[in-house]
Amino acid sequence: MTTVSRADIDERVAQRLAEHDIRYTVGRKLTARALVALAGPATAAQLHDELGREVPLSSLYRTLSLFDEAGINERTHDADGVARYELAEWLLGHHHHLVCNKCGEVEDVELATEVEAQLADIVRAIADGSEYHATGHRIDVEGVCGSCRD
Amino acid sequence: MTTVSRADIDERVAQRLAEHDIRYTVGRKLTARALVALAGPATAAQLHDELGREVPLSSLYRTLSLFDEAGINERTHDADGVARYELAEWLLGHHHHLVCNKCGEVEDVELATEVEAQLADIVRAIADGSEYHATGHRIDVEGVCGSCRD
DNA sequence: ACGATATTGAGAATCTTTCTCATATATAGT
DNA sequence: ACTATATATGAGAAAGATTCTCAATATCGT
Repeated sequence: MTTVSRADIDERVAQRLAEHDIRYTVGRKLTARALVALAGPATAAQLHDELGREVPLSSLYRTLSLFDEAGINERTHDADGVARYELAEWLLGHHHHLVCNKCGEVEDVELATEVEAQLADIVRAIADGSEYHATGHRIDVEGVCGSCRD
Repeated sequence: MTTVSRADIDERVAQRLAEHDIRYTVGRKLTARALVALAGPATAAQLHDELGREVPLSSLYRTLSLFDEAGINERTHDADGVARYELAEWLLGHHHHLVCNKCGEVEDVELATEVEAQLADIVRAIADGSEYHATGHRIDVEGVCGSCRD
């Protein structure tokens, strides 16, 4: 299990930004912290709320795409097509997602290494039969989350 | 390998719509054909073009969400958050996607049954360790497609 | 053919995300 | 610390995709 300490991440994000000659300003620090706090792919609106709506949406979006370019976060889209932002795997560890079909929330899961190895084999098998040069994979398990089953 | 004949699909779509008391009108037939023709998750714009821009976008979108509700197609979103529509698996057969990270195009792949079985085990393993009641899974292999490697 | 019901098309409205630009802030050199 | 320069911010405008509205049309059963 990867340990995610806020201080740790702060430091690693700071370093990565420095490598890209990008300043780690107050607003960017707050945004990084919100990403840690929300644990799991979060929408811009959720991050905005988490930040007490103090960081304007335009700045938030700018920071998020900056983080994207620097490889600090990864952007996906939920079933409604709304963007969700999550810290990249080199910060959080490789993982997959459990997606609730009712409320749309997404939870992270890590797999045992031997399961992950099987998976890698399968992905290789998929790519081998095609023209594609595979660089990664993404597995979402869809279902209904605990809260939505009540 | 599932055979996808246009006539076949037309007939099955007609039946499914009838069950839902929804008429299979000209515009809807054209839309279903465009979905068959484009083979792979297509954007509304691509479908619109495929139809020679004769079917207005508002009607197209309406038909697509109607098909969604009737379980005729499935909506996903590409890396840019743009919706992509594809015929459902009971029409096309169970399959997965190869996604090109450069041009964004998506290609369908079917897996050998024993690979698919392994996969099912893994998905079960993922869900078992959680509060989720799993209902499906989704695997995308990300890479660079043939055309984009040139 | 008639009346009731469902569907269509055109444009307006909505929502998320990106862009613009004037203002403010940080940095490096002196 | 001061200035010059580059970088970052905030507010609102703009863009793009999708959904909504409503009057006009087409379809179905009788």
